[in-house]
Amino acid sequence: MTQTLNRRQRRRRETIEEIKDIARQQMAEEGASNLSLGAIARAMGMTTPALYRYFESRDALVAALVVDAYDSMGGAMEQSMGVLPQDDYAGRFLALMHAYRGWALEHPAEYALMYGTPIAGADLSGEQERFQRAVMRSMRAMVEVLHAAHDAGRLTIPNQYQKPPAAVRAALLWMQSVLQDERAPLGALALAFTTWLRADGLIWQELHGHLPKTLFGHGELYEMESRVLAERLGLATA
Amino acid sequence: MTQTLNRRQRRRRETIEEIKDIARQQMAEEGASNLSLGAIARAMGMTTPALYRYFESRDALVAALVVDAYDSMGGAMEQSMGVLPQDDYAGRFLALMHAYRGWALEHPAEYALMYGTPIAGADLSGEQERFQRAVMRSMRAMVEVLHAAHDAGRLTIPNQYQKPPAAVRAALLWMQSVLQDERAPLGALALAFTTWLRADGLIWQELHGHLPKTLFGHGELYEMESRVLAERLGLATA
DNA sequence: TAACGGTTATTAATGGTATTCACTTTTGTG
DNA sequence: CACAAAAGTGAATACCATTAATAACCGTTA
Repeated sequence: MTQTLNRRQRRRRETIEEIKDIARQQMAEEGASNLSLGAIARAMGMTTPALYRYFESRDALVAALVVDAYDSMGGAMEQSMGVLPQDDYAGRFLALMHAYRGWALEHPAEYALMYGTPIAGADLSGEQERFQRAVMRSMRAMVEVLHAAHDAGRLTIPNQYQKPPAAVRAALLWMQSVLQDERAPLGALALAFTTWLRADGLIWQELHGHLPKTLFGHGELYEMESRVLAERLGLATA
Repeated sequence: MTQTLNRRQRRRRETIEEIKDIARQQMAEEGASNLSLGAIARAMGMTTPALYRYFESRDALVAALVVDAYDSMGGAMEQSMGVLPQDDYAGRFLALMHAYRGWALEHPAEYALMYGTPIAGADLSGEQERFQRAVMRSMRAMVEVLHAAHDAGRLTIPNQYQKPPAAVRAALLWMQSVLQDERAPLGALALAFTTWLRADGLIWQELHGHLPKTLFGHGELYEMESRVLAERLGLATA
């Protein structure tokens, strides 16, 4: 009887995955904001209301896609460090930065979902915590690299980060607990965070900004900036 | 007879402004993505199709709002430096950074319009140049400050910025010409640009990101980061 | 003053969207 | 085989942007 339940649940899960896959494909072609339940249903050979058996609403589907996207990105970043030795901090950092932009360029629609304007009236009050955990998961690799570099005495933490305001300090402690890495120094956490935000701004403008794309070259500006950051973090060897 | 034409044109312009004002108000209440022509028309006591006398389409209205937003933001930034002496580079820089975030917090919907996901299927091929000029206009103040600091020998330009890749260099020259500031050093332009992007990433995440807002304090994180930037730029006096 | 011309607004219609509800079909199992 | 739960359908509601044909208005000019 668990067998039968499992059978149905498996089919159900497959359908859910199919919906999300088609949604992703649809977004890649038409843009994230043009995601339409009707189009998805049509592509699956079913009628629109049937989708509501699997997702409470369009927003619920989008929320699921967002969480998936963070996980996918986080996975890509962890993989990116690959065979690089543990103590090649600069190498690992640059690999992460590179992977970040790479993933964003490969999945522009999903990236827009994560960092773009919250879709329509998406009331995600209930999802917020899920999102927060997903974001932190995607930042884990960056934190680990800076943490390791710090322990090896290879991380330069700006003065201002040494004594952060109370509010910021509390938030960094929250990050510690979510990451379950209680020994991560707050300075390293803060640096990981702000570094991630900087990469974010650059990539976002490259993908969706109102400036000529030539400004960003084919990633040259991003690479340049990454190297500046590596140097400022104290990671760069040369 | 010019009188009559002017009279009509004036009324027309008033109506256009009224539409945009209500649209802004509407966005502030319902979010940028929920902007609806029907709602605007209703608030104005007219029917929806009448709006098409003033804007070719919903996207055209949005485009106008975007350009207006850049101008408004640029104005706020220029004002922010106010009475600060020309040679107080750090002070002027911090004022600019502060004004940037301040404007964004006061006009979250318009900020979303500028930096968020391009609205729906907005085909802005024709508007691109208009946008680009608007963006550059909003960056002018930052460029001027860094330019002045540079001339006074108070700007630290990272090695990597000294010899940018060809593509980036070409783009910087484009920026020079759009700003009509041919003597602005390329390094200062690049720094203004990347600094702006960094502020952008931070503010965006604070406003629309999926992380707990406490992470950003009441601007404490931003202030902290601004001071780090000022120091790294070589502007900070203390 | 009366008629004309252009601007502005309206009504009606088209095709798109998400969502809800009542109903039917399918499906897996006891 | 027959039953119950799950899955899917069709029709209806309420929005949305956009277009076309039509009516009202308004300033000027004959």
